[in-house]
Amino acid sequence: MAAKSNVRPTYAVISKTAGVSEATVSRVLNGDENVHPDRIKAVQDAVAKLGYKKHRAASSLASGRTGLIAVVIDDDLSIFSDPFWATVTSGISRVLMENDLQTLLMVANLDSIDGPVAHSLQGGEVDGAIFFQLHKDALIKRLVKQKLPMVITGTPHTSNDFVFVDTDNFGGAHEATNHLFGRGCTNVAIITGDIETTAGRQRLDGYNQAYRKSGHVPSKQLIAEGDYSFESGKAAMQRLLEQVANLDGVFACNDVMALGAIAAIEEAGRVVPDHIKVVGFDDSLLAQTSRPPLTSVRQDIGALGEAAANLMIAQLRGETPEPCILSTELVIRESA
Amino acid sequence: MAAKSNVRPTYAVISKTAGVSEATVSRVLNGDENVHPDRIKAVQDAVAKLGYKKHRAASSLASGRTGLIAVVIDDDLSIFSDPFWATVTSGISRVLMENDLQTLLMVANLDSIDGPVAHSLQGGEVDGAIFFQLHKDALIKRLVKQKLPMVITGTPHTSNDFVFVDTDNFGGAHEATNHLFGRGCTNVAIITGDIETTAGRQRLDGYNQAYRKSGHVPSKQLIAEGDYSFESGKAAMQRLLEQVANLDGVFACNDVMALGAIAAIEEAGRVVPDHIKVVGFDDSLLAQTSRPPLTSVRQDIGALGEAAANLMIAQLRGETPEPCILSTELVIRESA
DNA sequence: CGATTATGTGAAAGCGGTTTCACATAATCG
DNA sequence: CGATTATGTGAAACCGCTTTCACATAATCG
Repeated sequence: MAAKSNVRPTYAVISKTAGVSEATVSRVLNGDENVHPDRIKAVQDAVAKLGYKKHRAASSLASGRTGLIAVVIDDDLSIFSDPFWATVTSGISRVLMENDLQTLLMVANLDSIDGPVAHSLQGGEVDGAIFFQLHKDALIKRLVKQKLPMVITGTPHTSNDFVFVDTDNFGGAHEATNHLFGRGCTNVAIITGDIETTAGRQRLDGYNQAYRKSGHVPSKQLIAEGDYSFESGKAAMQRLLEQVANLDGVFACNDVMALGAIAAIEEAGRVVPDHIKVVGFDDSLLAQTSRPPLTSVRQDIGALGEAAANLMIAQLRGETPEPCILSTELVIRESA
Repeated sequence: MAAKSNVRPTYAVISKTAGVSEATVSRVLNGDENVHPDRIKAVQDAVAKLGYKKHRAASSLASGRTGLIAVVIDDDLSIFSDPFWATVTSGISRVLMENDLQTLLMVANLDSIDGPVAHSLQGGEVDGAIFFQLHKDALIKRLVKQKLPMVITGTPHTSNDFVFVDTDNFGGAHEATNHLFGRGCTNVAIITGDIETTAGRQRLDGYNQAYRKSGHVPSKQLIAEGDYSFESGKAAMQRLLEQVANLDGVFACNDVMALGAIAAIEEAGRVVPDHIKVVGFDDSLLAQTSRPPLTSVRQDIGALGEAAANLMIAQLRGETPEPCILSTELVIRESA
């Protein structure tokens, strides 16, 4: 009795229970239009009754679709120290799951075009891939040729027609800079991020344009280069303090550098925001817990992930979606 | 000519090229011992020459093994705001990939035992699952019955014989507290984490034992409860400042609360570390960027992930590995 | 109203591996 | 040296689902 209790049912069982052929079961389960309503009902009832769940491997083998989307993260870009990517990934994963897709995580060094990741991606093990601000284009270009659906989070710097999602870096930087002027600052410096990255450049552009709009022209002296690290922010600020006489505002291209800047300012015996106002970018946990709490540009990171997933799903449906730019919001705290 | 250039080769092709049967190809590719060296060589050559890569779905269907390990994260425990999990996941992913396994990420609310995650896990879509400090045991217990290989990161509080990896919370807290005494403190308080969690309790135990070892007995007044948030750390510290006369040391059970405590101390017009010394736990980015830089207990988070993956792989090989406790290291900075 | 076109369905052939089973040959034994 | 056990191999069934193809029936047309 009840011999095969914990054996998962197959089409054979469903079709028998519903009184239809296996082909029809497949049609119903894949949303084929041309099935009589009665049979659809019969199949659905049988599925519900037996608690049927499609066998993914079998389905993949037969259909060629795996139901897997890779999220590819370059080991090198220590994106890991940043809660950012976790949140993005979370957003991606949620949306994919809602669409009955699974998230395959690939953390690897992408330098070599022939690593295991490259093989998986090319070998048809996934239906699509979402990349995290990848600078090494070689692999991506190969995959484009193979017509693997892809989404890139972060604007790719080669102006190819990749599908991508990104924060409005320009707009965010513009608003941050503007805010400093609005607070009465007259000499506003910027501590840039890595200028090699698109995001870094866009933020600088936003700063420049906001500066010009204010009627002034930013002198070269006001632009200090950083690399997103605490140390670089601190060093950049020290340079600025030396070289710029009456500096009263700084826009740092991320929160970590902003904290570095604040450290430098206080070590120089000056006070934030009384003497120098500081704005960061990211609105990370750091911004909330620092003293003084940091005014910072917030990006909706979860939304970024969701947008990436949605662009992927659109491509899977055969559409060719437009890139997606998400707007930012300035969160005003005590530092500016 | 060269019609089938970009079609992936199958066993049919390999076996023809190597001059053996498909069965033998399978044997070689799965490391079966009983194959003549000559044929092994022949197959390997053919594989290399044709750039063969196993078709995962086909392999899964036939063998019943998917090559997929789920990493399950409860949406609720906003572990996401914490870079912690990203690093753990990264470690897991790396080790799994080295062992030809893939990482399936599942971020979901695990409240309902019948969500999509539960179905995937039970439906044989993965070969094993790694959970992140899950408090809801219902699902896990079901999966244990189904003999799905599992690893839990973080000590599960039901003392079942789960396979788990964890940081030495007790030891870390012990060392932190000890350090404060060594620095000359005599009234050392603790700001606890969520006492409901095993980690929270273990850290409290470590504190208590270190206290007793020092020859004193910790009064109830010295124990302030927090919940790992900045606000709770600040509030707890304010309470301590009011109630404990000559407080000179605080061990906060994570860095975020430590920063909250420092904020409270400074608002009260006192100085860290001169008046009160503070030690945190996690050695997160926050510890490095705060002022004063925070002395904190470091856990090797990447190693935690790697350990979890290795325990999973051991189970897949049929072994029943022992739980794994990773030791901590006290990183001494300026706050204590 | 017979001829076409739509519509709905099932049989059967895959998809690309794994594994059982039977069998041939080589090694070991009494 | 014949009988037994080990070792190595290929044929073929099978894993569970998808999809083509042929066919029957119903709807539409001239």
